[in-house]
Amino acid sequence: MWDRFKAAILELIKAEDEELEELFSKCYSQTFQKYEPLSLPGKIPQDVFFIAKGILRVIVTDSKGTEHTVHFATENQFVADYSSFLLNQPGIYTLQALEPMEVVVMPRKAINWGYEHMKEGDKFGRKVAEFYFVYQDNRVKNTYSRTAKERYEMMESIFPQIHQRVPQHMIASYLGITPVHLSRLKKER
Amino acid sequence: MWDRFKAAILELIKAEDEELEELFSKCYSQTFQKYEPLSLPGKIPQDVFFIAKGILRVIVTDSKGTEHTVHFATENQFVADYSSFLLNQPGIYTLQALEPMEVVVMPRKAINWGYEHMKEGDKFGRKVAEFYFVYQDNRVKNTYSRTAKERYEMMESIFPQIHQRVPQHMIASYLGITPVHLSRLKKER
DNA sequence: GTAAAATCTAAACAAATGTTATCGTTTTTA
DNA sequence: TAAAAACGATAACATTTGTTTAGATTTTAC
Repeated sequence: MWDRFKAAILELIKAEDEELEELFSKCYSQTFQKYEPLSLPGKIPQDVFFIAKGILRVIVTDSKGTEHTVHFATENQFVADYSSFLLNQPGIYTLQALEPMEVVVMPRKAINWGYEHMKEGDKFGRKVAEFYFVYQDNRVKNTYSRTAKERYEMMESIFPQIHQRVPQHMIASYLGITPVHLSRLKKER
Repeated sequence: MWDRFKAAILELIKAEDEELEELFSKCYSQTFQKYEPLSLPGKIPQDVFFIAKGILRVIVTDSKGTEHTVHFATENQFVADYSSFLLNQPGIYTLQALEPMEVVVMPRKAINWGYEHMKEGDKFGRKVAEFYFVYQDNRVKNTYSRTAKERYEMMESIFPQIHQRVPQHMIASYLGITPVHLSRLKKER
């Protein structure tokens, strides 16, 4: 688990073993049960998670109380209610485990320590932010330029195991359509 | 113009005057006519723009040739086909001036120079990427949790001058609806 | 292991949104 | 300045998508 965490960091920046050991000493591992929340709206997020095992979804709840699946995250990814984390504001998302999970928790203090003391600390933050900007920008682009059906087919080709790990109504929610409608789209293909 | 550019940078990081002068010597100003493109799809973007005057829209063209307005950008903002710029890949957006524009052009070389030589260069890149991640994340969240009508009303309250500067059909495109539908929504309010 | 809950498909119907066409007005262009 | 083009509102109609309900199957919980 810590090896994979280390490898994920070293894919983005160069870092000395001493730097990483100091950083790791400020992080810790944690497990979550199925359906347990890693982060809740209203609370200022204090942690970024690295997923060693399991899958979660990010949920936003609208003014009518309807839940929308905004995002899925799985092994070897960093995830958080990152906007609120950055702005130091009350969270807007629920991070919900969809399987039993094992994660590395990076508390805010560890991250700030990295920015201040690691040679490429800011570069790490830049790379993570750039990565997620590219990801979000791509999503915005796709919602404009592709139909729900096309996005469903993309999703299947990029992440074929999704059906084994996530119920279909959550996929429909992620696509911004109703479960009934997704069922129809699958049929007509 | 260069003063505003400087102020925009200093809002994000601390920087010495000498650093900024060297950086500025690698940038240049440019004007664009109404409807002129600042960036075109297919070409690898080499520049980030700082808008001193004017307004532009970012357009994506889908497989049927329909244009979708993805974004508006105006005075004191940084703008680019940033995903493609970061990935060094052929652009996916058209950046189109909607008024005569004055911009500061930051070529890739200037930006890389900043990352390598300015004390807070990576921090600047981190702040810009974080800012745009927050912006995009907020948009993704809103498309899930708010109706087109609600997003239209938000837009009006945040940027009331939009109607004076942008034709309504582009606003409809930005909202992901047809001009006819937007006209209906306005009526029923 | 069994009852309860969750899940997916399907059909009928309702509501939301898109399409096309027209008209009057404003803006652009020659 | 006059003709052409762009723009926005509106109406009629078509299409897409959502809602509700039911039933069969699978998963979960006690």
